[in-house]
Amino acid sequence: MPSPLEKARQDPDSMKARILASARRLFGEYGYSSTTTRMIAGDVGIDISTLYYHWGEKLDLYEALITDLNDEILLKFEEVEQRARGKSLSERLDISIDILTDYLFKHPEVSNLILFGYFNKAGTDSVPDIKIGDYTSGIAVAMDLAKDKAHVPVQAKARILAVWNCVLNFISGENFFRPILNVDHSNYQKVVKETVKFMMVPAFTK
Amino acid sequence: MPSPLEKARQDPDSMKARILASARRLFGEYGYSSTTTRMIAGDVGIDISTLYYHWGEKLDLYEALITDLNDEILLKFEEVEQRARGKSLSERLDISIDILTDYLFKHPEVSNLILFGYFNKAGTDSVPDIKIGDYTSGIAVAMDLAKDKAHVPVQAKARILAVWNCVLNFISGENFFRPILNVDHSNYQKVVKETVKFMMVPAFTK
DNA sequence: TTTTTTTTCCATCAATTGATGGAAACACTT
DNA sequence: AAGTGTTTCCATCAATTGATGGAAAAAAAA
Repeated sequence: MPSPLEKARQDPDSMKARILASARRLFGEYGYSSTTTRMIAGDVGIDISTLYYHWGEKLDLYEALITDLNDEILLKFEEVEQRARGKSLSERLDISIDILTDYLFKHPEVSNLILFGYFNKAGTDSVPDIKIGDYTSGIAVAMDLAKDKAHVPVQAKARILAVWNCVLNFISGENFFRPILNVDHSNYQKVVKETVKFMMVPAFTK
Repeated sequence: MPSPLEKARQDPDSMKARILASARRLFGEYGYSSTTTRMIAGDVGIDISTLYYHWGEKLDLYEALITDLNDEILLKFEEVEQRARGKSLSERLDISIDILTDYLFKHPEVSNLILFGYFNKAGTDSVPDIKIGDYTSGIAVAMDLAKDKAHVPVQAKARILAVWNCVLNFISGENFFRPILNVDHSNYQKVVKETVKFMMVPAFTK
């Protein structure tokens, strides 16, 4: 039998799925504590108790959302690995940056949710972490910085994290940075990609 | 006559200053909406109404805090400019990274407060922004990427922002990244510095 | 149609939040 | 000591929050 989360994913028109989608957008926009269950219910167009009927308490909904997001990101990273496999290093870098920045620009709430997670005290929460560690090692192998996931040098991991964080901040902070750079949205995307590629090449080709 | 903020800064033992210090730490740790005025008052060891007597509403306190922080960061950037002036490029890079990362590691709430600011909807808030744009141009001139602050190429600004953001995230997300890199705090600082320097050199020497 | 199950909403609760009025305590001047 | 102004705290308020019980409505089964 399918889990509640799987059920919600299977039928995107189901109430559970609609609530999850709104929750994801709003939690991503305002953070956990600034997003009220009433805001989410209002966004879906339902009463607050309907939300509680489907998802139980607020934290459960948030956990489901993070789990969902984790799987989605993992899938994206697998796509990167697959499409980069066999290509030259410079092509691998290009492909991975293109896929990831396009994905994050298309779903800006993802960057926010990940960044919000950084502030959580470790262990204090029962909320599942975004599994950045796994992704990082995967990318390291895909970029040929390590032979297998278990033996990635700390420097390689740190450089991947640096680039990854850089992308996240550029996307979450677009409203902040775009006036500084004085470009429109489409040019902003271009500048971000250029900048990231520019910094990534020497980091992974030496 | 000194402004309230100046007064608080002049005498760090004054009640206003003590409240400001606690507020800075707590807002930096939990964000604006998750930090209650009762938490701050409790941290100082006073009644909540004493806090209101000195600072008025919560948002005023937060604004004062950000203004204070802005001045402090500006001072740090001026220190960087001053101590980097006349040195060779590689020395300038070393000095600026050392000063900034040491400062941020010593005051981890600063990174958090800046990052929290990224999420604010532009214009929605009356809270004064952290003036990253000014700092960025200043650094660009100090690094000799531009002749004057008014004519900094967009690529140069973007690269400075990238490095700056990278540092912020490494510091705010230490609890998150340190287990991934599997190092202790002191080695973490070392790795962060190394990584940032490693990525900065090619970004500013080409 | 009738019965049963599932879903939705209204009303409400207790706890927490930002905020204030007013009394008490304190400090300072005369 | 008496008077004056400042600072602190207690008690309380209205609004918001997460959460629930139970009635009504809708859907499914009989």
